[in-house]
Amino acid sequence: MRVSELAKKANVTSETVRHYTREGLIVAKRDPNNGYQLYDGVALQRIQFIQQARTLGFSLKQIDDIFQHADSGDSPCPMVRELLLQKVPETKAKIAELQAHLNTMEAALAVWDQMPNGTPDGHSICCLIEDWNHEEDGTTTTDTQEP
Amino acid sequence: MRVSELAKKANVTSETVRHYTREGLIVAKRDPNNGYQLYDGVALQRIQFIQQARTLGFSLKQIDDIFQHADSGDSPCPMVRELLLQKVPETKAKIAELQAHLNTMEAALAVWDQMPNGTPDGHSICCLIEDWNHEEDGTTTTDTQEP
DNA sequence: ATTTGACCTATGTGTTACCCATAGGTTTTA
DNA sequence: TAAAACCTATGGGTAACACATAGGTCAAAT
Repeated sequence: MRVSELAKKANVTSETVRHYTREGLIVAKRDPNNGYQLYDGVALQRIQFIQQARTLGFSLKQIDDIFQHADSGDSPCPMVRELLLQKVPETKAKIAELQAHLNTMEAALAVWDQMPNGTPDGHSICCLIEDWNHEEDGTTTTDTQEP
Repeated sequence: MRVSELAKKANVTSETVRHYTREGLIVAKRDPNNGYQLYDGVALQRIQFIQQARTLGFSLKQIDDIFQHADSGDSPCPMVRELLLQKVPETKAKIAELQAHLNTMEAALAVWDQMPNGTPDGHSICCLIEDWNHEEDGTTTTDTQEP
């Protein structure tokens, strides 16, 4: 099959197919008549694998490494396992970070909602972001800027 | 102060300072003698604001918009509030996504741990990623590839 | 006085995983 | 047979910097 057919089956864009081909993640034969790229079922499987792995946060580079491993006859499983073991704490850290930001934002919005008229005065809430994390003295800052 | 002094005070790299300057997020005067960039306390405040906002997931573009607003005399607060209101559900979605991936990965690793010898056979676990989300028939795939 | 080291400048490239535009050849359909 | 739909390769854009290059400037040490 050609680019767009493969793309449709894999539910990605033709550009993505071409990109993966350029990067060597999938391989194509060439139609000797017109130079078109020709793919087989293996390419489709690979794309699906790539999509799965991508949603888990693997980079194309890592996925490529997995393929290299597999193509050279070694079982890629231990490698995948290692990558997963790496990725789990990374993911946990990201979640914790996002959760912290979420808490900050919701707290900020909650404070905002408690304001008398919803349009806070120039100081108490307006500088939401900057006032949030660093305890400073109560003096007004220099003069400019007050987002 | 010059680039590196500002960078040190704001705890960012000089490159970051230059980047923000190039993008117009902070402004500098020029030393007429040598053309060096000269910053004041406002620049420092802005960088700190930028860092805060960045950790909340705001893009430099959005931050720039906030500054534009502030510089043109309008209170940026309503804008910040709107941005926060946008960002909260986005962040929640991201957390949910990451959590799902985490669950997938931990489930995969758990299955792996239950394997007799830790080195699974070619099929049951090896294709961890690809087998995970799509229920397929049990037939072996074409022939190549088995990550 | 000069050299060294630390600092500054502008410019350009690399990163990630694609998307989009261009210009032109091919195949399918009306 | 001509338009519509597809293909090709190439080059540029995205976000937020990091890094390298080549060269000018400044403070202190020799």
